[in-house]
Amino acid sequence: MGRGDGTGRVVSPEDADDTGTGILHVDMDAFYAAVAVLDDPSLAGKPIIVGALEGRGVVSSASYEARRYGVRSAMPVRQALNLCPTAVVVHPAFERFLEESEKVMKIFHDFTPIVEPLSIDEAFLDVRGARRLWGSPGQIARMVRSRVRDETGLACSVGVAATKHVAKMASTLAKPDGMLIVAEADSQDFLHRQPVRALWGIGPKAGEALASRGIRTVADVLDSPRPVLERALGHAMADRVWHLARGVDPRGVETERVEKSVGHEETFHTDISDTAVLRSELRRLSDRVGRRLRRNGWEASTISIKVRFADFTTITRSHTLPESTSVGQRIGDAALELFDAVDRIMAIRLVGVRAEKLRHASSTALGLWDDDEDWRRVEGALDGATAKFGRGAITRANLLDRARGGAGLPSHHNPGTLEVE
DNA sequence: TCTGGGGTCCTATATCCA
DNA sequence: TCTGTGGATATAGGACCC
Repeated sequence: MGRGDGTGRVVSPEDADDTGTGILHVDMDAFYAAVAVLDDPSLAGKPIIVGALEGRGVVSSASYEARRYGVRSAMPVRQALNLCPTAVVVHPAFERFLEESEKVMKIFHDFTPIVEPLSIDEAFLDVRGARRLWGSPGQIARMVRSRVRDETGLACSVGVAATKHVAKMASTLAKPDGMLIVAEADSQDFLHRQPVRALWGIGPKAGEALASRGIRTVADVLDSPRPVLERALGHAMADRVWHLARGVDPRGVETERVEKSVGHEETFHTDISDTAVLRSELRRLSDRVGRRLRRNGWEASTISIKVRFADFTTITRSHTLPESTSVGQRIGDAALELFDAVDRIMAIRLVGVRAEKLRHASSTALGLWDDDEDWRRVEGALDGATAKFGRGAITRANLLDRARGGAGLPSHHNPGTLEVE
């Protein structure tokens, strides 16, 4: 989500040259705040902060009215309210945001099947093959914008360019509610004027490392010998920046993405030292991770935990299991073992559990049926099938019998894995 | 007023093994 | 057998993105 205040936007004229382009980057404007206005039109024109007010919430999104006061995403809500005391604070409703996101993504798919969602509120579109059907990239960008506005009531900004990187930079400059086309022949000129911080992957640290060497704009990067970039940024980043600064970005628009990890973490309202509370929190997070894995038909072989202390120092610990799992109990066992080995010198403000090295489950490990959805999966999977329970075998009737109180179900204290071939 | 939660990628170091 | 080299893999931490 864009972080600027939307002043000084650059927008292409109606007849802008779009020669050589074909990649669109579409970015919704102040997305969460805009959805909040859809749901409550009386908020229109007001400074809005989307974020949790209680506890230690931060700003997920702010309307442009709020940004004028200096409110930015990732800022603590309390700090944001100090800057803008009249702002309306709206609690984030991610299900709602997802609904609107799906509508928008659907519109993109009407123009081209080559859509790469980058996050809930932005996507790349490759429209090079859509010319005959819909017109030039610039014309398509205009159509996308008006359809999004007409069908959802939301504003978006679009960058049109020959590469993903330039398209993304262009949409950032076009915000809010604008469109910027950078013809292929103008790409170099366009890039040279940008600050290095505008390059993908250059954040505060890398930006500072470059600035301390006098490298402030993309043009400065072009003048810098590669070893200088390497010393400032490390090998991989230097290589990327060197290419991006020259407009070299051969990445295609990827429609499929393979997830590499799933995790959950939670920051407490107040720091916690109580071991029992922390351990049960890790159990809870592990169960959620297991449920997500099962829902997607995955299992994971590496479990890692994150612990953030009161002073914000953060450590991670990880362990690779002999075989992969999606069972909350197993994940929790690993997480607690890691946690127990941590040297706890002060109270803890956050704990997290993550599952890595994902693969498709060879058999459906249904594990702990800790909610209705799991139960439906158990029953569905068992229809006509025989499942392994622990080391033995179990039939549907047998299982249902246990469920009715017969032999008793595995519980958190009596874990079992149910696998369906 | 301190600093969310979901991720990805990169780097450094240790360790094992051929 | 000793020593060195060079992957591959595991682990920890950190920057970055939205």
